[in-house]
Amino acid sequence: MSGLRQKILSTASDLFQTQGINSTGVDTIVATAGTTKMTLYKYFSSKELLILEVLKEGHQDFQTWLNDKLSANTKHPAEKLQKLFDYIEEWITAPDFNGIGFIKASAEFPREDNPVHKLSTEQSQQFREYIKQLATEANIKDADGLSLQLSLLFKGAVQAEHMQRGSDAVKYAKIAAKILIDGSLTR
Amino acid sequence: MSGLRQKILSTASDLFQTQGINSTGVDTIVATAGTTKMTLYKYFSSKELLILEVLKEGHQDFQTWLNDKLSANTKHPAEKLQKLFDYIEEWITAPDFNGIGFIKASAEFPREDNPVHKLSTEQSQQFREYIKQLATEANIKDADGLSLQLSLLFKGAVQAEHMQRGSDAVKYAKIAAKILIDGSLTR
DNA sequence: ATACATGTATACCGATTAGTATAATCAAAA
DNA sequence: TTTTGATTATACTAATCGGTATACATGTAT
Repeated sequence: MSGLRQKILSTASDLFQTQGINSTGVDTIVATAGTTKMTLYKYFSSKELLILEVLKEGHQDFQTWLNDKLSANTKHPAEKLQKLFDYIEEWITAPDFNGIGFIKASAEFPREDNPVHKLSTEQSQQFREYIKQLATEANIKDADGLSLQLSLLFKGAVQAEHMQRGSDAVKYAKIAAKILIDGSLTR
Repeated sequence: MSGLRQKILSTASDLFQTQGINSTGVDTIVATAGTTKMTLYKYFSSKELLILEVLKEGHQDFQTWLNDKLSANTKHPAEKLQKLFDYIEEWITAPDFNGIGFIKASAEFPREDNPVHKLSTEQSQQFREYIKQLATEANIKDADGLSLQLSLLFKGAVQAEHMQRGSDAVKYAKIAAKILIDGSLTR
């Protein structure tokens, strides 16, 4: 059974978010997860690899959840774009919101040649690409520009929410997004 | 002469930006600055205090530069708001752009009771307040909402630029800002 | 019962961390 | 010339870091 592997992953994810990645020691992770270092290093050969796995899982969870929500509740491409920030808000304001990994990770590992930094930028670009595809399917002319702008609003909102939980940031990001989308539709 | 104090400050600022705050040891700072630990601890009683001083100086430099630019080149309040992101772009795309301290610092020190985190959020709110004042003087109705939205774009752009230098992020943030501002003016 | 895999417990390693103690060096002011 | 203050050089501490080694306990399958 690999229930411990998952337990270590989620524990590390929590601690990374609340205490910071560099400030969270391996000893703290195993103590909180209720296991030992030997077991951790059986599943993850190094702390860096554990970080990468945490990032991957978190990003996949978010992307999957978002895509499922959009697929289930909208029909037309334009609808998806319009509802995008509704679900982003739902995700961010959820009580168990655990941050967006790649935003913080890129700050803690600024060097461009660092594997964690590289994965972070990769995930960031992937998310923007996802928005761009929605915009393209909605027949928006400057899908490239709009997707960049929406991803900026997203990053800013996550950052703001991280600085002060329960702020109105996401709410106003949603309003701004609607304005930008509507402007791009009629143009 | 306190030239060394300044040298330590600017060196630390550079290293914090390029290597990360937690990943930059005191020994590295003094070695790069060409001095010794004894001297550093004469001017800054702890590493945390040095971090706080670096943040304060960086924020003041940015705010002063921005305000001077706006005061020198615009007359009417509405003009200031319109040109805000022009100068933000100029600052961010400058070759010696050193990041915006409070964005990275809040990520590296996530705990709300941490002094560095507290100063970061304080500076973030102060910057937003500055924008809000510009909006208010420009007779914008929802100055509160617009200032929040513009600060989100700012944060997102800085984040994006940090992830990949030379991206078009700031350019498109500027365009989005103009749309949001114009929308608020005519409403 | 025996073999095997999984996990625990604990002690250890070398490296690095922030911060301090002490003594030597140097230049300018008296 | 002597005093004084600032800076350097070097060695040290106590704690923490990521990672490893070794021995032991456990349950399951053959």
